[in-house]
Amino acid sequence: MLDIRFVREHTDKIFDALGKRAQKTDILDKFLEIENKRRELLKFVEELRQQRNSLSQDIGRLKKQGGDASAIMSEAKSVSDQITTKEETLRELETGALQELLLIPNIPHESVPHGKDETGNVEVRTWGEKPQFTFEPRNHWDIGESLGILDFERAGKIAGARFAILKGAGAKLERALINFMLNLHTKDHGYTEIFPPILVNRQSMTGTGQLPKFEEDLFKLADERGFYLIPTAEVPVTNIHREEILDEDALPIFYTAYTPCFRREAGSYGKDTRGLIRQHQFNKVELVKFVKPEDSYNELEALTGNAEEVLKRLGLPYRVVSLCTGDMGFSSAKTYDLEVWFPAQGKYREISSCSNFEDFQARRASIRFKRKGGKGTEFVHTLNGSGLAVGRTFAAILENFQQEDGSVIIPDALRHFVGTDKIVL
RNA sequence: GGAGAGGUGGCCGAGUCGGUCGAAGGCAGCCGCCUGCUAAGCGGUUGUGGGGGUAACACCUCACCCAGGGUUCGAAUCCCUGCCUCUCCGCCA
Repeated sequence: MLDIRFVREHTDKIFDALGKRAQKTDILDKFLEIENKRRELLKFVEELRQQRNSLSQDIGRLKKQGGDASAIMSEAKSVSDQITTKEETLRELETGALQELLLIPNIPHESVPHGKDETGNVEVRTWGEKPQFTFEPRNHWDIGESLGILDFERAGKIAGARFAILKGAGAKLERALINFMLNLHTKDHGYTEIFPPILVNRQSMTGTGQLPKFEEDLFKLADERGFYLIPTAEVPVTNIHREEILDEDALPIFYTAYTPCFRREAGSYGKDTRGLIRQHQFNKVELVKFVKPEDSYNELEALTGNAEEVLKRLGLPYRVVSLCTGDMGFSSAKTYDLEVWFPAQGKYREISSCSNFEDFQARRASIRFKRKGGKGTEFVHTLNGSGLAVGRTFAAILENFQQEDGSVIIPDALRHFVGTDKIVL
């Protein structure tokens, strides 16, 4: 969420940002209309309240002196009735204005390339050598199924499409990846490990920006408490400090968390229907930072580097892409995607998305800090990135390190965790 | 699942039969003074958000004592609902 005052006073900038994001600008007009009415009425209601307060005080004073207050009391009653009526309208305007405000996306940082869709994204750098094969490289699902470590068919029986069973060395490889990533981030990159709730409430989803706009992407439990399954650890981990005022000394805060993630994938019918790329349930190790505003862009570079380090240590070729204004997520001010090489598809696919939200999430979630000696509070800047999506890393390993005999070489960094250097038929 | 207790400002903690309560007191913090230094001491000060206002302060005002409703001229104080915490019993991993 943007600052309500900022939106009001810098309409041109919001208008501009919406344009860059290739979005309609009518929400802005709608917001302004409601917001102006809201302020007008608010002023009026506050004046009435002031009147009521002073009358009530008079009544109190008079009664203490044993006087007759009935005349003032009836006057106060009529003021009070007026307030009740107006307050109802005011409440409607308030929720209306907030609703619109929550639908306005973040303003892209000036360094973000302009573009209307993914074709406008800019490759920042590449790393690693794409493997050369003397044979036709196979898809990871073929490799996995023939090795007996992936079973999509039975997963379909148990749950449905877009689920997988990992078995034997496959399950072990998945677990190895999680351990490897968490160890790297906690030991070498200074993150504190978190294991958060995987069901969260509506407020948390709103805090990080999944709601109200992206309800259809989420799994919601039928339970009357209205729990949602998290689509990413970003949600519970960022919300750890929701409605808190942090000490300046406490910043920066770095958290890493492994969690399963759950996504409806509504509207992606026909996309990546096979394999591990797009599942309803997948594992991810997430990186989350809470930092001071002046540090957030440096921290974004560092965080992206932390995610890249995973790929480097695994020896997986990748590239870093700066998402353009039209392709960036709703809450983000700047995003780098890490894309890993998939030989069978002959292209790079997203494996991590690292974003600086500036104060967009912090304002929604009310995560603030106080500077030493300074007056008032400021919103922190929040960042997060996958470090990495485990399922996609799994798939990339199968594809990049496949051998002609159908076996798969395990990267050095994982051998200690998997207990073998090769998965064989 | 059954029975009780409770949720007040950064923390601790008081709030009488509802009436200048945004809230006593203490701690912590900040600013002075004092002290050879430190400690102690003395005086003052310190919540958050919204609206108005200002070049910027100042200032004015409204709201907030877990959340949401209700009663009332007026609620931290009374009533209802929800959430959370704690204790005891039962049950289960």
